[in-house]
Amino acid sequence: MSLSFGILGFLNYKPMSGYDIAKAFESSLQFFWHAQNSHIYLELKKLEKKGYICGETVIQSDRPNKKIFSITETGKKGFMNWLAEGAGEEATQFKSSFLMKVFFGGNMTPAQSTDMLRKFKTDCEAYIKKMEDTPKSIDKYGYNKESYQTMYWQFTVDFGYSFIKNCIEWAERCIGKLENINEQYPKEN
Amino acid sequence: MSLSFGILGFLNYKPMSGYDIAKAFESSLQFFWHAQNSHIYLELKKLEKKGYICGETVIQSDRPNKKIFSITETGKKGFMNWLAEGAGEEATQFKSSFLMKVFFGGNMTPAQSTDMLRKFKTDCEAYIKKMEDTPKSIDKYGYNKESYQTMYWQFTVDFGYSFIKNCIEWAERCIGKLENINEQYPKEN
DNA sequence: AGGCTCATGTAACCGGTTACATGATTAT
DNA sequence: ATAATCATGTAACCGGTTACATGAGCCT
Repeated sequence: MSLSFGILGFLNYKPMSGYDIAKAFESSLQFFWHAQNSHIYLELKKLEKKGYICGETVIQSDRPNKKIFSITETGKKGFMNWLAEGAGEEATQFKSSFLMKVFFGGNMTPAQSTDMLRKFKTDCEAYIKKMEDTPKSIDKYGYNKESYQTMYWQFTVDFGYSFIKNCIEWAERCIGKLENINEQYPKEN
Repeated sequence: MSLSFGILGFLNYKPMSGYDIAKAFESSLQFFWHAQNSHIYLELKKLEKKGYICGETVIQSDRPNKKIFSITETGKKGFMNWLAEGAGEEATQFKSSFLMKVFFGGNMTPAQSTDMLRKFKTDCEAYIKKMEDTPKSIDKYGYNKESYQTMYWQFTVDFGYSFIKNCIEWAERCIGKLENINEQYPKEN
């Protein structure tokens, strides 16, 4: 469902091929909506069937042929309606199997759970680095760069940063508490 | 996948019926893993088939009969292995269709996107209230309350709080920036 | 020769959601 | 009466993942 709106959103900027869309996802939406390229092609077919987009094959001599998709008026309406729906309840929902593991952490040894949290922290730090490398490639796509469009992209980047920083601080607090306990009851470890 | 480990985790504390498990989810894991009761019953069947749990029907005179499930040794092993895997890459992944809407916010009027962010903020505040009411019911279940088990529950609660607070602060920042722009270009609104 | 980028798909599977279906007992 | 709690399921669907499959052209 959401993937199709992501595709529509990109095609609303300009016509693109499935390959282009996959690239666009990778350098932006990826951080909060991962898209498999196989899934993108499937969704493009569905959207075409629905009349939301239409595709046109472009013959290329130097590269493999490609199919360029454009958004239709119906597609635009569908996309705008989705936007107009605004924030749903799912927005506050944070689904995480990792937190489920933390929840059941009492079944691990303190050493095990501390390791898990440390690994999580390291992963978060790696994630920040990955994010830092990405804005440059967003610029590369630069649809309507002049407009206030980019401000919204910045909002999502800002969210990502503060989310990850928050994760790191949380992990540090947890590790700290676990270390305290190990000092108090060294034999339990 | 994760649901089944959530079920195993609860049954690892003590034998329970499907109904009990559903209640347990509602008052704890719910905040980062929502479980439909229909899904729980399906998963219980699968786990039984797999030999991870075994069920026994209990005939009740005052209430409808129920089926109490216990975790087997195989089930315990499976659960412990899952825990031992530690934090995966998915832990840092934050999937959100709401952020996708924000990303495409440039297609809305500033008034529309401001409303969306304000709604999000209100939803977050409501979520905090919901969380504040829940710890009491976690106590009600109180498996191994004496042990350091509860510390891990507290970790997840802590995560939830700081996550939502972070969301609220982010939304305020965004709203502030949008209001600035409206002041600069009042006719665009 | 080997690896990268460009380019597009199919098939099987699976976790999870939605809707539907039933029915007893207890408390107000 | 009627609402709430206790109690368990089935069937259809669907969004998304994983694995598989192919192949041209470019750069080193």
